Amino acid sequence: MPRAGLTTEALAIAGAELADEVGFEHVTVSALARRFGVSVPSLYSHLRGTEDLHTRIALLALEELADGAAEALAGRAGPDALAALGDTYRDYAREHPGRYAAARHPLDAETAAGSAGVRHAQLARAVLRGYDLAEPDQTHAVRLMGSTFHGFVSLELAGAFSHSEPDAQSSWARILDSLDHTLRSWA
Amino acid sequence: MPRAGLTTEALAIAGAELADEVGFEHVTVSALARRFGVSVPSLYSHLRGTEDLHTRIALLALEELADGAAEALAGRAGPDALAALGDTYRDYAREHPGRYAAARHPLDAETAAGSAGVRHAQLARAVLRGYDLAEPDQTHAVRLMGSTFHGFVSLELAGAFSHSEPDAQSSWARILDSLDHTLRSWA
DNA sequence: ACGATTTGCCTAATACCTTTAGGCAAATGC
DNA sequence: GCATTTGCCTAAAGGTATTAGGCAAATCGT
Repeated sequence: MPRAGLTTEALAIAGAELADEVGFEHVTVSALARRFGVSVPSLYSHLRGTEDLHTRIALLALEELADGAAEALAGRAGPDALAALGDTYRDYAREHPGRYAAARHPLDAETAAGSAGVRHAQLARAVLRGYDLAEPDQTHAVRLMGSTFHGFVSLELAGAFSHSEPDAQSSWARILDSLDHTLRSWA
Repeated sequence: MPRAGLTTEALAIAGAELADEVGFEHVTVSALARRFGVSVPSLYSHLRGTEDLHTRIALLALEELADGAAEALAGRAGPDALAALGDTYRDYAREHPGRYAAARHPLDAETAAGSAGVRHAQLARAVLRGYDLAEPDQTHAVRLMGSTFHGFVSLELAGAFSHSEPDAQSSWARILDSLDHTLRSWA
């Protein structure tokens, strides 16, 4: 028989696609093997197991998200940068719900330290350059931003804003605006 | 043999305890049967299956959370009420991480409509009575509050603030404060 | 080009979780 | 005290995860 050409990287990418189709929690070694038309144990040459697969998808999503954020922030400052960062997360979550869920997968300390999570923190601080905040307020502000973005996006993804007026977009715009005000008048 | 005295309610409660011990995603019909010292199929007289179990734990957690919030809000208004509501969520999540995760379990529209989720929305609006907001701003504000609370709590639970200074508590206080300012000067 | 080595994917086997079907015995009701 | 209901059981089938061990395809040295 011809070989399928599996690699760890290809499995992580296919896993990410699968996550967007069926949800991150339903990404299984079995489903991935089916997708490649190979037997389940074949994947174990490339992956240590389910947890390893999930972690690799998480790392992939974090990278994509950080790349997108970095591009969105280039040449922007202040409220523009704030909205660009928020929109990056929100749009990514809506286009790639499974990958967004993967990005929230808990990583052990060592893995997290080597992940693109670090760049996310740097990008958040880059946005705050437009707001002139000293420590420890800068850290508080990073956490506020992260909480607001992640909170809104995950509630929206869960459908919390679906069947009610006004639409989520208008709340999002209003929230970005109030976040900008908060950061400008942090004192 | 004597009977174990299983009931749907008892299973949901034990499931909630199990969730806090091992994580909501690891709550399984098998583990629950072990906990009661009965065979796995015995639970199927009381539960339709795993999804049903998860849903019942979610409903239980939503009730507890709404009860706690209602009690915390009694006799409070303005910033006090805001902080009381936020603290209710945060404290519950730290004391009962599995149940908090359960409360985030997606429910179908019908189940959600009959759940304590409805009371949560009412309680959020009750807090906003202290801030004099008309629609649609009130809805935007409910969503901002929900996003901020849920975002912070879930990031904290995931350990996002663990190994860095300053501690999560000081950021939380700062965030509640800025949320209060935002709501007071919503225009 | 060809044999030796590496490597990729396979089958077999074990273990656990889920769910359905059907049975016996304990509780309940007359 | 007997009949009915009901609670928990065993049996069985299907899916996922993981390990062990084998064969064949790709790769490499000569």
